[in-house]
Amino acid sequence: MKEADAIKLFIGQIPRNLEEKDLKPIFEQFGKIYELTVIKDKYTGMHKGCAFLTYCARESALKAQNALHEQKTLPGMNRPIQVKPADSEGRGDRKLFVGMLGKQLSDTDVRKMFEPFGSIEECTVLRGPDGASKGCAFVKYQSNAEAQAAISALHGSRTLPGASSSLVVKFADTEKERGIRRMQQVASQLGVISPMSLHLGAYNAYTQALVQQQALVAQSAYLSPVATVAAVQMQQLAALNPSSIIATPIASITPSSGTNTPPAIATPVPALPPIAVNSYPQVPAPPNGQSASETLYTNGVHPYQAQSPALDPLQQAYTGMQHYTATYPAAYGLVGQPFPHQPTLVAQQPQQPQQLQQREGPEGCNIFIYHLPQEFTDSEMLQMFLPFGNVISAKVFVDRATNQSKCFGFVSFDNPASAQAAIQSMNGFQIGMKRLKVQLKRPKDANRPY
DNA sequence: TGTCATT
Repeated sequence: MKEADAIKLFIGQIPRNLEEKDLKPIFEQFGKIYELTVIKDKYTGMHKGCAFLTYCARESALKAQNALHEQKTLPGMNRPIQVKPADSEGRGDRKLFVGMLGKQLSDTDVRKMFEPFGSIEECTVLRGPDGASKGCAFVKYQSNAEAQAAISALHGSRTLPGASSSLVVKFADTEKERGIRRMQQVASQLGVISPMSLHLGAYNAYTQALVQQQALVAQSAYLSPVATVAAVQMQQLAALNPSSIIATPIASITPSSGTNTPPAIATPVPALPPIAVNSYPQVPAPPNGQSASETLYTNGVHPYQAQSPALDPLQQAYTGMQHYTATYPAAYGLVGQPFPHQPTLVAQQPQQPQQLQQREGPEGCNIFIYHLPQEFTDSEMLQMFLPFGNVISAKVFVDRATNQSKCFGFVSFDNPASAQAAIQSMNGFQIGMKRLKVQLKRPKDANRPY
């Protein structure tokens, strides 16, 4: 029998002509052997020059390790024998991931912080290619107990200068977890830039811009001038967000709907489908030569400029309209439900854009958006900028204390032309009493004017 | 004017 806390040892640098019976005498001098197995190739049965060894007593293993590891070289070998706990033993997790470090902390700073809890074998701040700290580190203790002590004492215990939330101290990902993490990252990237869903979404937005403006022309006859302006602005906004036709938080921008109001169907939108269908042949020519309805029609926004110029906008309109008329009846069925499912193509995209990494795109691909409506979330901003290209990320900044939007954010595209198209179209876009400010994001090292 | 980051 072996002890409960026995240690399985890995034995390396064994001559390949030595079998279990030959090795046994070498190790038996430190105690009774429970199991000794030469490691062989699963398929060929070939001796791999190493073995696993378990003593009945934990103490025997420690003695053997002390006496032999790196101490003695077996005949025919040019490196000393290895005697150490097998990887499978692990001694429990003892490597920690440390997050929310201030980016100015060095290895030494981190080591000082973790030293009180045990003997540190390794301490490394993670750095990018440019040497800048990523604000996190790995700390490896000699034992699991020490690592555990550090977690208990330090995790969440304080917020370091420059960190956005309290210190994170946890066991580092295992190899397997790292793999999963990588897969998730890849998957989320693919989800966003999937050309099919994106471009369909863009056509849809454009189409709805046309369709809804037509509806408004008809409706404004019944509305007061003030109401008309508000409605136009709402519709322009809605036009950029296909899913908002039914109901999304965007709808809450309308002054008549409180934050808890079941969204949207109370807007003029329900009148749209018949008008949209009937008015299709009357869709005005795109304002290449600025039509009289320019203001109403686009708010200076020409989403289709971001589309392939080779495609006739009317064709695009038609393509999208089929989709539009097909999905709208489904929307009717959802009236009155507080959180209707959104039966648009866009809604079939991954529904959690907040999971996307907030990656900056290349230089010139990142735009800064200011004066966003307070209600705007990442998702709405994403929708708003989808028509201009492949959006890598869309991030509205939120005050961590209050959870309130700071009314600005970033959108990153995968190419500079999309960013320029977005700026051209969306800078000055009016929402309520405010106009969006849309510019290229300032580079980090830009000289601040103030 | 990019806030959670996994050698």
